Amino acid sequence: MPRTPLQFQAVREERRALILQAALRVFAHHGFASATVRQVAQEAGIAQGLLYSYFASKEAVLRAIMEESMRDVLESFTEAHAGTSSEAQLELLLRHSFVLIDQHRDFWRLSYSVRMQPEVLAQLGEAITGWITAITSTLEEHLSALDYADPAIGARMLFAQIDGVAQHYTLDPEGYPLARVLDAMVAQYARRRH
Amino acid sequence: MPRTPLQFQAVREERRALILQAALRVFAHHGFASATVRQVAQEAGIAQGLLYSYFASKEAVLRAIMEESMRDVLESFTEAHAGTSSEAQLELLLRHSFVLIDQHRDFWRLSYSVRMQPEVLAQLGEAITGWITAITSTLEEHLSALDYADPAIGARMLFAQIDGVAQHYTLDPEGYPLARVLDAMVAQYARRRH
Amino acid sequence: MPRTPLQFQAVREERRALILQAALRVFAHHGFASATVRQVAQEAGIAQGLLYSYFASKEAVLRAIMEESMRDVLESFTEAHAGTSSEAQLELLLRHSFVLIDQHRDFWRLSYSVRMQPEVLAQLGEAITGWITAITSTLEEHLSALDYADPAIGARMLFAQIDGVAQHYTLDPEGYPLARVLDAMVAQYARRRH
Amino acid sequence: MPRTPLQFQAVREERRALILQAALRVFAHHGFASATVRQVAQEAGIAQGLLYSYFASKEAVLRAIMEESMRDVLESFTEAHAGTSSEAQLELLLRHSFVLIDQHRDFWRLSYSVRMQPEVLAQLGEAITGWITAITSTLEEHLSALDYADPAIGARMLFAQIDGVAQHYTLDPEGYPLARVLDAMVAQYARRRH
DNA sequence: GATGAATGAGGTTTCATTCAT
DNA sequence: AATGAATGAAACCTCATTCAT
Repeated sequence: MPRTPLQFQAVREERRALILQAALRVFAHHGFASATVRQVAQEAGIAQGLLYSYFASKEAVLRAIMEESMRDVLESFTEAHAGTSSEAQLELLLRHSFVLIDQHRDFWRLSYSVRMQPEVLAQLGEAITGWITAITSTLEEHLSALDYADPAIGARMLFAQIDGVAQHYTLDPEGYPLARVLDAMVAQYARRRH
Repeated sequence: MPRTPLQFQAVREERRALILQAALRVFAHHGFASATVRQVAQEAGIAQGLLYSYFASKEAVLRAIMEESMRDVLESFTEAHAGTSSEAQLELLLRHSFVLIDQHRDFWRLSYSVRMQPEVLAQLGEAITGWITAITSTLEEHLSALDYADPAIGARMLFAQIDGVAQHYTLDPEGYPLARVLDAMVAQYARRRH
Repeated sequence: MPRTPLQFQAVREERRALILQAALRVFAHHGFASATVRQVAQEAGIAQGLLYSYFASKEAVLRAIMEESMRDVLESFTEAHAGTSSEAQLELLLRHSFVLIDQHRDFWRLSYSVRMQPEVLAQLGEAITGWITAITSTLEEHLSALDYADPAIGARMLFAQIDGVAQHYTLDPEGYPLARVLDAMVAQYARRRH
Repeated sequence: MPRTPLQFQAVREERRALILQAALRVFAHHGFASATVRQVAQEAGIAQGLLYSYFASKEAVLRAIMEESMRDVLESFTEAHAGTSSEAQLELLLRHSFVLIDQHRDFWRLSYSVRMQPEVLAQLGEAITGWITAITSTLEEHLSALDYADPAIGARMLFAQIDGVAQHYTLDPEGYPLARVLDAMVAQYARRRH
């Protein structure tokens, strides 16, 4: 019996997600420019040609990955910490950030290796800028609620530190003393007495 | 009458430096994998083939850039701040770091886009790891001299923050409030009362 | 509806054979090193890139040609003359050899121009040596059965002569008195009275 | 004190010979097409550019090598055996042939790898054909004097055998039983009773 | 939809030859 | 004359994308 249109759509969406996951793995480990469509298709277990029935181009795959990953991370980052801000909340947010980073390690790898390239950014630039702004704003709100003298600058610093730690950790997941660094960050930002 | 070996050597060194500078610009802005040897040669104002009389491959050019830039930065970073450590010294070191970052902006761009890719790292990995360790050690010594409770972790945090700020600044040199962030960092690390 | 794996395989085998034939022609007439992949692709009527979906490199094409041609020739050479050895058999073998040479003229050309180059031999050396040994052995068995005084040396001489004649004939197929030379060889080796 | 024109010429001729020897070695071992002008210059101990003041092109070097080597070999081959022909003479000629082959091993290598390629032959074809004819004629005269039934065909066979043995020997100088094969050839051609 | 063969533009690299000194 | 840097055409090879089935 033939599948219903609904089933079709479900299959398509599932496969689309499969391709994106495969592409994320491949792009993250080889770099977007060096990775080949063949590798992605192979990792996804489909034929090369089929990929083009889901995405217009290799670059379109990258765009989809970045947009969806950024959306996921941002949602997870903001939703989880809506409501009132307290030092306990900020600590939760910090600790949760690194859970996110761990869960989306490939995304971070890819993101770091991609975001410096204007060519790629041309298509993604706005999305990334907006994403950074949104994260910074969230941090700023928290710091603001905690009576920081200059929450805007504080948010920049905090984000820079999160980003830096995430990057150093991504470079060497085994060797990096993440837990202790995280504790120190919590101590500095979320348990300070002003 | 032919040129003397000395003359030849002088020409070669000049050209070599020229190529490296051109390659750094091109790699930094297009990404190593996307950049073409043609672009590098054009930027350097030479024929494509000549590049291969100076470097064995495109990758060898990258290696030379990274090694020499890392050496430059590290020398500049450590030598300038040898001797006794004081809070004033640490402030100098922080401020000087960002002068370095500004002077080697292309190197940072390239470095950020390259260091996540194992393929590239295979050849460079050790050099980069050593470089990071050296920088972290320098910071640690300073913090240690300033009686930090946990200088090792503090150095990680400080370096992460420098790296993060540098990266965000590199992404948007015009819009980033570098001066104020830097002041805040100085206030936090170099003027604190314990 | 897609082709079945079997259909794909059939197409691939056909194409592979087509490429090998084209490459043999081109390599034989221009020499392996001077021949270009473009020429081979053109001769085969395919795009350059496709060749690399069948063979890993230009050199791999050469290896495939040599291995398959040597196998063909050897099979044809030995199988046809299994069983008892008589002078009539040796005559058949000699005459058949030159039929083989005629049928595989391009292979002989290529073989002669290639087998002196250590670079190429590095990959093929063993195969060629084994091939020569196998041919010499076959000849030796025949001579041995015919009560030659020193069949090993006789085989060397006979093979050298076959090889030499084949080569001179290949150099000038029109002008060479092949039939008469062949008759003389038959007279000398296969109809002698001891 | 400046050199006299005569000294100049002597130097030039010496150097020319030096280049040819170097080129012969390089061409013989890498094949003409694969060998590079740089390799030749290096082997000769001169700068690349200087080679072009002695020869118009890489191909001109090959032509000079081939012409001079063929001339050398032919002279040595014919002059040494002028005069009356006897079986002892033919034996001498055969034995001397292989001394020549040993002395000019690189030339034979090169010659075998080059003579199948029409591109190269276009310039050399006539010279080679003439050379082969001259050798064959010499052999023919000897056989004729020894009352061979068909000296023309006999000469072809003998030359083919010499050529074949030379080639197999060149392929594996260590392992080839040259002395015994040579003895057998002498026995067959130069000591036979009709 | 699904396959993987096929295309062809363009990438890296080599190298005979020329040129400036 | 002599050097070796410099050129640029062309080689081999890769790969995003299209196509026939």
